Amino acid sequence: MATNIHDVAKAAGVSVATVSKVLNGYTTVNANTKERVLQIVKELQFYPNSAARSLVGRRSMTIGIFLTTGLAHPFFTQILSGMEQALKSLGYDLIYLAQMSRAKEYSFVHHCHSRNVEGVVVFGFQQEEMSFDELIESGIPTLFIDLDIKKGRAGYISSDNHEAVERAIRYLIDLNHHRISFLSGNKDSYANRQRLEGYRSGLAEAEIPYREDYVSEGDFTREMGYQAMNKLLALAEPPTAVVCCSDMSAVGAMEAIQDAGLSVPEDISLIGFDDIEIASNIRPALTTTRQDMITIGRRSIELLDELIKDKELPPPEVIIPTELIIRKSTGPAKG
Amino acid sequence: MATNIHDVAKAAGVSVATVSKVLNGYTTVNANTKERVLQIVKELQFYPNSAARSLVGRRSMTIGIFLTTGLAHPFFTQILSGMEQALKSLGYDLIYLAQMSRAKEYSFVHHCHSRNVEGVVVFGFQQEEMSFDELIESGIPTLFIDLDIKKGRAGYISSDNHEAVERAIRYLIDLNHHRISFLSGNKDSYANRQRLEGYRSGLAEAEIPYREDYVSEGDFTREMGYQAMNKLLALAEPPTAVVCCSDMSAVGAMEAIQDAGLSVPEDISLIGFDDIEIASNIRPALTTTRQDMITIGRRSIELLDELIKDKELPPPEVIIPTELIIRKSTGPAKG
DNA sequence: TTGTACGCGTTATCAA
DNA sequence: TTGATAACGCGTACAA
Repeated sequence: MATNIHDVAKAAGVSVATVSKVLNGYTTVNANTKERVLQIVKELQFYPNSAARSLVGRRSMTIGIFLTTGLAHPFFTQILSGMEQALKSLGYDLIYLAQMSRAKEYSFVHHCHSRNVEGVVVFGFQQEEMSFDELIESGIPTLFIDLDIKKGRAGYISSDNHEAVERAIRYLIDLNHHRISFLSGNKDSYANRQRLEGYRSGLAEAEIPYREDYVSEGDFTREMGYQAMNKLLALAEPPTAVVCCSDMSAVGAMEAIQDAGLSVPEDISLIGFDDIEIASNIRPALTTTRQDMITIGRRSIELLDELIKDKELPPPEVIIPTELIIRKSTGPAKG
Repeated sequence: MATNIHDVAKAAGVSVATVSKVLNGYTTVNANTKERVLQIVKELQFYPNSAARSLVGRRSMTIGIFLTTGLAHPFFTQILSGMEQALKSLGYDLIYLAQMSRAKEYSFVHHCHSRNVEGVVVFGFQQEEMSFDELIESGIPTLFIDLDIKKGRAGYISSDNHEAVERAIRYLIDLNHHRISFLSGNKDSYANRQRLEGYRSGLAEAEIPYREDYVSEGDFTREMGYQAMNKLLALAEPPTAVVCCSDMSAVGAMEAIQDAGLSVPEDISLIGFDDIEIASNIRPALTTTRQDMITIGRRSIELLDELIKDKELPPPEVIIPTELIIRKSTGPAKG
């Protein structure tokens, strides 16, 4: 059906071995024959069968993608779009392995082997609940996004969450805020731990003592933001500024503030995280931290490629800078 | 490295042929041997190599995905999430073929053949600018989303855009509106053509004459909505209700209305399309049409699967119902 | 009911 | 510089 290497060999009047050599860039082939073969390849529109290729142990040019939380990642499309750029230029195709839920004994690692996947990118936001031991021990080159796993042939890439929150704190302190709260996301997540540390070191830098009651647990949702903010408002000495772990929780917090008859930023300054669409649409528009997910996506593939090509490469550990987008939800502290 | 069929055969004390038969559900194998083989397969965690499988002409269980507009489709994740369900239960993996932009002679069809892709799903919103002739003529089972191509082994699935707008018009007429405008999206797109027809037939049903100046050209953006609305407001007899082709353009229209010192829905009723997040967050919350993209995604794979399995199957043509979500941007006509 | 042996399309080895 | 041929892992006639 589709033309194969034999068709090309016949048409060019050479052996299949020669065609293969031309296609794989061997230098041990005459310039004229090479040109003739290339000509025929173009004429016949010959594309080598990748199944046969990977069967003989050559590269499959396939990268797998593993989503820990289905498609629910807020930046899924951005990450993918960044990945796309690198996939193109490096020549990989991306395969999404549908996990067989029925089979109790399903193994993602075996699925990868069965598909001759050369490397895997992993992301999602519930990573802490999963075990990646099998994947890491399998030795398949793996790149985690937003999860600090660095072991064997597995490395990671992430935004600079620490610096992001530290910078937000610094900005608020410049606005004369001293009572600054941190509205935390899922406790165990790597990103959140880093952000919490950024909060602490931001305060420490200005010699503001850390107050337990100014840090609220939670998740990344709007409802959580609403409730957490209400608790903060009930304190004897409520904060004058709040740094939230997501834009959605900041939106919830804003609603709580407004429902309490207060206003943003006059009474309380609010900073979000993510810069999703709603951040610029809400009134007042939300000051927030923007992550460069396009770059994270692109670099994740590039790093994975390096990991695949160099078996001895120590696993990468890459932190991407973020940006503070200043809008209308932050202002000078009262008084 | 990974265990292969020979390892299993040896361990089970049978030939590779027997193992293969067991794995492929042949009935011509003794119940006991079958059980023994299955046991070993589980113990050894044997997963057949898919490259070898597809090489011998058996199924590759791979479906390709083609995005006409990169990842920019507003419902990309929803469609994908619907697709995921069907992929799982049918056992397919999904491959995203990185299109080699550099190669002038790049052919998506050949890329598919080279990867032994069994079928392709196509979606995006700039379809009108592309040519799918090669894909359709290749005979690869293809399923288009939101594009009415039905030819050879290519069919399509789409929301019921016609009925959606007709229903919106009917709803506005029930609210006593007579001057109803349609804020059109990209003229050539299939979805938009259907919506325009729905607009016409909705008016015709109520015997309201079609007015050229009530239909504005445009795209799906917020800016366009703003400008188009301004033109409508400048008419001698402006509409009392506007049906928009997207929520974003409705948001733009709302801004134009408010900037003109008028209010929604008191002066003008507004209906969007899509029900994206902003629709429920904006004030007043937007009445809009919700598309069931999860179902569209799931069905697209199911239909493709049928197309793959039955070479004689006439190409499917499936329309999925939509839902009108009534919020606060619509109200009775003035006076 | 089971096993032998060939072929799928490609790459790599080795001889010419 | 080129070509014949043995792998790669699997499915399937066909023979036993």
